[in-house]
Parts: sequence; C-alpha cells; structure tokens
Amino acid sequence: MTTTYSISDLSREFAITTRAIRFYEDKGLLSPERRGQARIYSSGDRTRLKLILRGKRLGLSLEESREIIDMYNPGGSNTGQLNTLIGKIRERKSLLQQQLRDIEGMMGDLDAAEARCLQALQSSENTVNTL
Amino acid sequence: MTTTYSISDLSREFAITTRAIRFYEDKGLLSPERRGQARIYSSGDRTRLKLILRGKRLGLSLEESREIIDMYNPGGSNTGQLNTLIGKIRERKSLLQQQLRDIEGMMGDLDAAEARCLQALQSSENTVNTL
DNA sequence: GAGAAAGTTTACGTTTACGTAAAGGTAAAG
DNA sequence: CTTTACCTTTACGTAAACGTAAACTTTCTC
Repeated sequence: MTTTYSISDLSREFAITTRAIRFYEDKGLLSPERRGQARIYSSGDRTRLKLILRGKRLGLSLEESREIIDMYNPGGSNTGQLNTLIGKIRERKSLLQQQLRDIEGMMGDLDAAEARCLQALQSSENTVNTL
Repeated sequence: MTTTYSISDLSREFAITTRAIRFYEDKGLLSPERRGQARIYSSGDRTRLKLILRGKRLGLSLEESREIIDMYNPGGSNTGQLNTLIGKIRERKSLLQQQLRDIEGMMGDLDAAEARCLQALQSSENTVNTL
C-alpha cells in the first residue's frame, strides 16, 4: 500500500490554503488522482508541491516552477529536445548563481548593519554608565 | 562636483523602464532631487536602485526591499528601536540562509537533470553509431 | 522658431497568485 | 435523520508591479 494525502493533509503540512493547492492544479502544476470528486495526492504529488514551494521561496512564478519541475523528467527524448533542455537547465543554473551572489551581498550588508546596531547599543550603554 | 544621473541614464544602465523608476519613487523607495520638474539622481539614489533590483532578483516585494534598505542606516537610535531592528536583521538573515539551502537543493536537482540529459545524448549517439 | 528628444503627470489596463464568498455534495458520528 | 467535518465547483474581488496611452512642458538642435 502506498501512502496518500488529502488536500487538507497537505495544506496543514505546508501551512498553505486548500485554495492555493487547487490553484496550482488549475495551472497544471499538480494532477492528483480522484476518488469520485475528492482529490487523492500521492507522495509524488507531495514532492511536486514541495518543489513548487521551494520555487516560491526563490521568487519564481508558478509558470517558471512548472517549467523547472518538468526539466527533472525529460519527456521528449530526441536529440534536439535534449539539447534545448540542457540549454534551459544551464540558464537556470546561471540564474541561481546570480542569486547566490546576491545573497552573499545582502548577507554582507545585513552583517554590517547588525554590527553598527550592536556598536550603537554599546555606545549608549557606556553613555548611561558615565552619567 | 558630484556625478548625477537622469532618469533615462538609470533606465538604460539597469535595463528597466522609466515608468518602473517613477513607480519606485511613488512607493517611497527613491526620492531624487528636482531641477524644476525633472528628476536628478545622485549616486546614492543609484545605489538604492541597485539594492532594489537585487531585492527583486531574490524575490522580494518592493515593500520588503524598502524595509531592508532602511535597515542599512538606522534612523531612530534609541535602545528599543535598535533591538527590534537587530531582530529584523536576524530574521532576514535566516530567510537568506533558507534561500541558500533552496538554491543548493535546486542546483543539485538541475545538475542531476543535466547529467541524465547528457547520458541520454550519449546513449542515442551510440545507437546511431551501431547502425 | 520649428521640430525632435527627453522629461512630466494622470489615469486606466494587465498579469499573477491567490482570497473570499456562494451553494452545495459526501460520509461518519451521535 | 441531522449535525459536523471535509470536500467540491463557480465566480467575483484584490494587491502588487508595472505597461500603455494621452496630453503637455522643457530643452536642444538645426
């Protein structure tokens, strides 16, 4: 027997609304089984949902996430398609590397800002002491 | 003399529309000098714009970017405000660390996908050769 | 001084990613 | 048999981040 999930199972686990999950399905990012009307999610669906949310944390649109997730299992396997897919993958990787640099930059800025704050606190502490 | 920029200077340099730049001003992220009606941007304004765009690449909303940029120069310097500011800075840093993990994850997935593509190309090449 | 180039404001339009009701089906518990 | 909980579809509403068009001023350039 394979584990399955209801829509509210997933909404609870990932702290999102069922509305959002149905919306992702509407946009073609998920396609769960049905038992009558009700949606039944497999662990594969759950993984796809995790990937969608990871994409969101990285600022991707749903469409971009869909494209990327589709890259993970090459559908059309002729040479031309594989080559364009490799191209897309490398584009994505270079965008991720840009994001890495951006994170480093912002992290540095925040570290500096934090240091200035701590410095300011230190100074005001001394000020109080000298009164 | 200090270097200044026109709105189209900046729009060209960063490949964005003047509409976007005015929009950022409208939202309180920029506040350039005026010579009559025309906007005159300082190098500080230019830096702020760079920070805004970096924020966008990381998926931040304009409001979030505004908050973060404001963190860089502590305005109110009383102890309470400094402490809440330090709190916000640390929250941001932990979000950035999550993004780092996400990038590592996605980068790994893309590497694997690329490898499978290359593998598939290799196989098809052999197939051709054996004909 | 006439036209082109770049600037301005005002305002309505558009896409994305859902939120939020409305109106109900289904199934187990009491 | 009704309440309760969870599920469904349909559909209009909304915030963010601009795009786009209109109508006008300012400033070079010839």
